[in-house]
Amino acid sequence: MNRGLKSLAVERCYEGGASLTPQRLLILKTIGRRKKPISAYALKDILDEKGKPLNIATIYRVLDFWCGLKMVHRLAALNKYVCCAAPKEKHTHVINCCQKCETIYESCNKEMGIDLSRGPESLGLTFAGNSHLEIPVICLSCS
Amino acid sequence: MNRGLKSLAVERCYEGGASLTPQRLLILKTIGRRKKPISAYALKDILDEKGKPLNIATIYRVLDFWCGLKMVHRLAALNKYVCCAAPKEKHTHVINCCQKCETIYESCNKEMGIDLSRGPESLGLTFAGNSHLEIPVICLSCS
DNA sequence: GGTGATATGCAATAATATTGCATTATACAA
DNA sequence: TTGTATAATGCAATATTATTGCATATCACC
Repeated sequence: MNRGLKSLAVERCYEGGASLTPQRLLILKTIGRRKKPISAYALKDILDEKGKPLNIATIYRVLDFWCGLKMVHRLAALNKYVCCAAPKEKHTHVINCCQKCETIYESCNKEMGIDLSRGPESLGLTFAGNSHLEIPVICLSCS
Repeated sequence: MNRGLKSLAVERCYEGGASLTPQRLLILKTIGRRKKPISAYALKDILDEKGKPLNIATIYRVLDFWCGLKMVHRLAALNKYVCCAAPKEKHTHVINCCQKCETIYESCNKEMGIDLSRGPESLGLTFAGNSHLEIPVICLSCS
């Protein structure tokens, strides 16, 4: 799992002409292990405890870096970050987030029955293609 | 327009057993006049300039109050607030927000071709009914 | 008008995020 | 290798967004 994550990370960095630094890999792996999103400062605490402290500015920059490469999603509703569950897919990533327990169920727009080409078009709008969609839900165990 | 906003505000407050205080009305009217979302602190600045200063804690509490009554939407992606364009409608409110100019084009899920009952269900999830949906778009004049 | 419940002001502080600049690491050519 | 340009990171300060506890003021209702 993490092996795959790393090789994909290598690939993405190569494509983007960027370096896969130790800090970037550390953060990606740390987030990748979790099912629930994590805040930048909580991530900092975890790394501190691990004895691998990173500066908060670095953490924000690295998170931003991975978001740019579509390896991580920033969840606006929570100000938290989660690893992309299907980083190879080019569909619109739909992040279903349980409002109670914050567990993330990532899906794709088609599977969710959401067509983002037509709807916005009817209003003279275009879906911002490089974005994901966040949908507030209640999951089975919380309902 | 603002007359309608006020009478609806009266109605909503009555239904909720809450008071329509001067501060609440002031904030609702101030936001209602704008097409673009505004941050809590920007709202504070405007009220200060108007000679009607409110405390920032009050502003957050009032914004929260109106969000609870579905008169205002909080846009998570921007940390800003906008008046609901169709506060009487019980559909899922879809907030199309231009990524460049931040103009809001509010719509409803059906008009957007989005069915939020089926998609989440297929994953064992339920759409959190009291929420709105934020969709990142590029508007006509920005594209 | 008096009274209990609710809203607001105030001050402090928490939580989230960004910036400029010095230092360090990295890629890559010589 | 070593040197060098580029990019990443650390550090410190600060900006931005949001919340809390408690005192005071306002409101709804009797």
